[in-house]
Amino acid sequence: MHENRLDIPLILSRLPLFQKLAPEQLAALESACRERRLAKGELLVQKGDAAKGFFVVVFGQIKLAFPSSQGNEKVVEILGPHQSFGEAVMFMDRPYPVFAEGLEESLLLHIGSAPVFDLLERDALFARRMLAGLSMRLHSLVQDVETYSLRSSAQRVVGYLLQHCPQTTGPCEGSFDISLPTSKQVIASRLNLTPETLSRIFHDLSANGLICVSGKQITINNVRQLREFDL
Amino acid sequence: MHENRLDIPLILSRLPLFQKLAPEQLAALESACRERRLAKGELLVQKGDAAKGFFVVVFGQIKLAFPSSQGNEKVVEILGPHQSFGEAVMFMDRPYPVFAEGLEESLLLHIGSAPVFDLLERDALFARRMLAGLSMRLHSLVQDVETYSLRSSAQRVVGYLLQHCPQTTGPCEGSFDISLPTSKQVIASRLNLTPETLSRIFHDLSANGLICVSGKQITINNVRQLREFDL
DNA sequence: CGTACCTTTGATGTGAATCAAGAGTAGTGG
DNA sequence: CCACTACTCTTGATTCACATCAAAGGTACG
Repeated sequence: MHENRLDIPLILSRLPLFQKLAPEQLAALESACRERRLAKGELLVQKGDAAKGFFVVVFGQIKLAFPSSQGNEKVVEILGPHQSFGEAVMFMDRPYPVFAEGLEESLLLHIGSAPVFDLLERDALFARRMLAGLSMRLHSLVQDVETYSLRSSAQRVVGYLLQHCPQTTGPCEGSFDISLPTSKQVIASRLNLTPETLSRIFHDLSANGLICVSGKQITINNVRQLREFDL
Repeated sequence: MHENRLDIPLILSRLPLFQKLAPEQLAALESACRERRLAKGELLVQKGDAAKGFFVVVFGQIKLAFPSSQGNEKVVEILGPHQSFGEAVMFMDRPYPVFAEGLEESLLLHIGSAPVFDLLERDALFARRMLAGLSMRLHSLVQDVETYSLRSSAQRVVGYLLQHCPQTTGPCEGSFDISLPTSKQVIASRLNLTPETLSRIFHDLSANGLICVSGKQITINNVRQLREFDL
């Protein structure tokens, strides 16, 4: 379903981080890349592993999560194509604080730290992009902390749905279709909920006519109404 | 109680971020610095403000927090001398996601973004330090998310106390004295607790002989025992 | 020394987790 | 194509950790 031979420079050049790099810079990166195929359920990194580079998702889906004593786990992030992770651990002498596991058959690129440091040395624009990337990551984590701390479970679900609307800017009041990127239990964990609670919230929202749920397909009947939803 | 005239280059050179800079680089930064005094309870930045630089705490104490509809707020971070904030917003075109307020009479330096970008352009080591700094910030936020999601209130308090032990490495079993950096209600909010709950947890830990509380002074009687505390 | 705010303590309430069955739904192999 | 297993998802009953409400000390400070 995917070409066997990868055009790595092309993939790299499509990433925001690596845009506008000279061909020879891309070539240097390419030589430090390793392809990594990952089966569904396969572990990519353990919590505690050392990082000697970072990962880019080419296709598939990866979850980052904390393990927990009682077998349950807390999903921190669900990553799709063109997203990357592990940059921060690469810049510190710290082990991975989370583990990474394939949610489906996936392909990743691992980019060794040496050429990244080399690029940083030579290319100030690249450094700026890297800083911007980490800053965005920081920002969304801060948002998560806000969400977990001051919003109810239903508000978190609503927020999640609205975030996954194609466009929620402006006074758009129409209806939108969303396809959940993965199983409801994983999404529940991402939202710090049990699957049971998520199911009940979907049920309530449906009962109020705000959404329609059919498997992974969710229709938001009225975006504005949903946005004004505050228990 | 503090000297009126500040030796800004000295202050800057003591920050991890700015170590090993050449005198002329420090001078460039100095010219972009503005001193900012802040009274207790005074607002430094509103949530939503734009950032045109970042802040360094020289002395005093600052809290970063989210406002909330019902007057209550969620404290994200308590900053003391030599700590900085606002770097991430500076690298993005985003407003502050939190507000900043003085917890006591404080002095800060505001460092304009222009010379920082300039330094990034010229000094790869500086860029590395900046990246390392943001990475550390990211890491501790991830830790916070872990703490909020999978640890009970008592475990969060215990974790906080242990983090504030002088040294918790090795098999040290001795007792330690901690002085809480600010009021219990602010610490409660930082730990995502109500003041009532924090008070009760301190009470319980005292009743079990694990700690002694006297105002802001807390004695940990047995570090190992406290660390093994899991409700 | 009084006002304003922290902190403690107790009684009560509640949001979401947990426990416990079912009801889809999906892959597997005969 | 159908049974068989294994999940994932839903639904209901119950529990529990923590918040909320209320009121009484403490403590700091003008």
